[in-house]
Amino acid sequence: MKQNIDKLIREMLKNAGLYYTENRVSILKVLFESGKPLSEKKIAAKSGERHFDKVTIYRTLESLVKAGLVHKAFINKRAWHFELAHRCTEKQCHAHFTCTNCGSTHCLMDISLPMATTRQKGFIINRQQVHLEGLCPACS
Amino acid sequence: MKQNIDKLIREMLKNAGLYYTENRVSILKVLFESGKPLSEKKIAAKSGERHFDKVTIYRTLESLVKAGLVHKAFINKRAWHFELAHRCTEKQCHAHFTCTNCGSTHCLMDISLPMATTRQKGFIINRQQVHLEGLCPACS
DNA sequence: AAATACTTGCAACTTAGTTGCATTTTTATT
DNA sequence: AATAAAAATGCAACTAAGTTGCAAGTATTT
Repeated sequence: MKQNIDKLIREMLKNAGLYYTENRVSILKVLFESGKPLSEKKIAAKSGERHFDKVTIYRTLESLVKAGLVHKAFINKRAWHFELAHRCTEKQCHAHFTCTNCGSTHCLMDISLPMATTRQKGFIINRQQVHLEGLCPACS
Repeated sequence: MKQNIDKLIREMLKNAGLYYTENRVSILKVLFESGKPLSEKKIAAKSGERHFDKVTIYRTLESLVKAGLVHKAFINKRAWHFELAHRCTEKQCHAHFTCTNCGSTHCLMDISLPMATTRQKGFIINRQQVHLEGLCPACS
């Protein structure tokens, strides 16, 4: 299993035309394992032994976002949060849920809303993101 | 017209149980006139002669949000953006659109998506926000 | 193995937002 | 209208998040 992930990551980076570096591998692994959006701080904390500078992490995330492997998640937090792009479709990310009581965030994979359309002239909609607020299982 | 807004604002504050202060009036006016989400900086810039400290602006915005008169808008910008709550329904804010080319944001009032539902046990959804990306009229 | 292209870390910096406290303003009370 | 109580304001100092420039290191291509 661990080997599979290594192989998969190597493939992902190759296809994206990105160098195979320790930091990129580390970040992708962390994001794979987490399964939900993480901030730079949380990524750093989960990166194990090896310490990476925050500048490096931000720059690496930027390159991964640019390559389409990672998304900047759309959640109401002060710090940016990132997640793997593999559970989103071309035009729609999966929905995110934030608990107004405890502040936890969750990915809700079973929600699918139709794509929005507007009658206002000139707007071309390429991507739709949905955010939900309420009470999580632990708080409801 | 100007007098009407003053009166309206006085009423809004009274109903919300908030003191009628220069800064609150100023911020509400700016938000009324703008019609789209603004950051603290932009609010300060549009406040005319009178200079208000950023701390005051943040605290005032906080009180207005708490009272339900203003919403923290859900858009992908580094700084928080605020807008009047009067064009949102109880469960759904109007949709926001960000142009991936020029970065401008717009409120799209004619979009209405059904409320999301999840089969995952324990999640109570109280509020839904939609964000769209693409090209604005000026860039498309 | 060398050249090139890209990545990394450090220091210093900017921007966004917060906290504590002393002063001033608004509203309620007399 | 005067006063007391409650709340708003401004300032200084601070924290958190993210960025820039540059020198040194590592990955890939030849």
